[in-house]
Amino acid sequence: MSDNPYSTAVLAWYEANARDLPWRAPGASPWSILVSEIMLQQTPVVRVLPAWRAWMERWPTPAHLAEDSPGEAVRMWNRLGYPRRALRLHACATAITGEHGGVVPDDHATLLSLPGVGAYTAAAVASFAFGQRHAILDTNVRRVLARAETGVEYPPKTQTKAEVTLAESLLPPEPSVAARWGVAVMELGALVCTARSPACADCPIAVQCAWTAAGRPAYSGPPRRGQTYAGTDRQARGRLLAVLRDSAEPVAKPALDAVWDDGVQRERALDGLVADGLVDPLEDGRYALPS
DNA sequence: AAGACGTGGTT
DNA sequence: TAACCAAGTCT
Repeated sequence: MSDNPYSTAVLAWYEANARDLPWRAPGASPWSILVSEIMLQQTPVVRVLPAWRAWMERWPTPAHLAEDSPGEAVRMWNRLGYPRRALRLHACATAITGEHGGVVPDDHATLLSLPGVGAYTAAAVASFAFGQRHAILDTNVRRVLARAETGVEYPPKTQTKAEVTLAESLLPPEPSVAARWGVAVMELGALVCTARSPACADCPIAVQCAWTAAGRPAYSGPPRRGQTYAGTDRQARGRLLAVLRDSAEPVAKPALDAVWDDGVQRERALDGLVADGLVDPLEDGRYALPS
């Protein structure tokens, strides 16, 4: 097996154009990289940056976070979105501290067993933190491969086995090179081969791109989007949780009732938050972040 | 396996 | 402006 036809161009492009992100610094700990990966799930880099810095300053190791309550993690998460990630990150810290000697595991399967760590994140940590050879297949890479290899503007809505096979086939044989390749393709997707208006003029592999060769045909598949946000249970949950996050003390029910008019939906959302462990119903009738 | 799950910026 | 998009995971 030899390096794929894009690797040299993509790697060179990355050397010259990579963003200077703190979790990519030479001394970045595996824990700091894991934190960044969880935060970056469905969340833009610019919003993660300040949150990551504050988080790492407060909890520099898994043991530090494990000593605090999950509720503090949720509070610190603030408005990053998908607050279950804060709970899972806290659970990661607890597992790493209690079952792995306080050290972030370097084994893909073990990483995968951690809460909130799926196929992508396990591969990313194993690759970026430990220099291992794993296929990195996030939304950026899927888009780059869809265009460069398959010749279509967007990848399928849900990840296919064919995409995994393709990504694995492109992996350079040398682990350190493969790890570099993984971030490089991601970065290419994030900065050049973007979803909306790709900067094909700046693309290092435009001459080898199947989509460009085909004249960049517009996406012709089914609509790619889901529901709107306003009025959903998700919005209601967000409102409810914000009340608890912004209060130093447990809050009484009326304070929650005040932020969402529809009573049926409000109760459903609150029940959901409790079921998810994001909200703790106290015996005195008040509500609090989990302790 | 389709859908739930936050939030905010951009087009 | 409504829709789309952002380093996914879990059920």
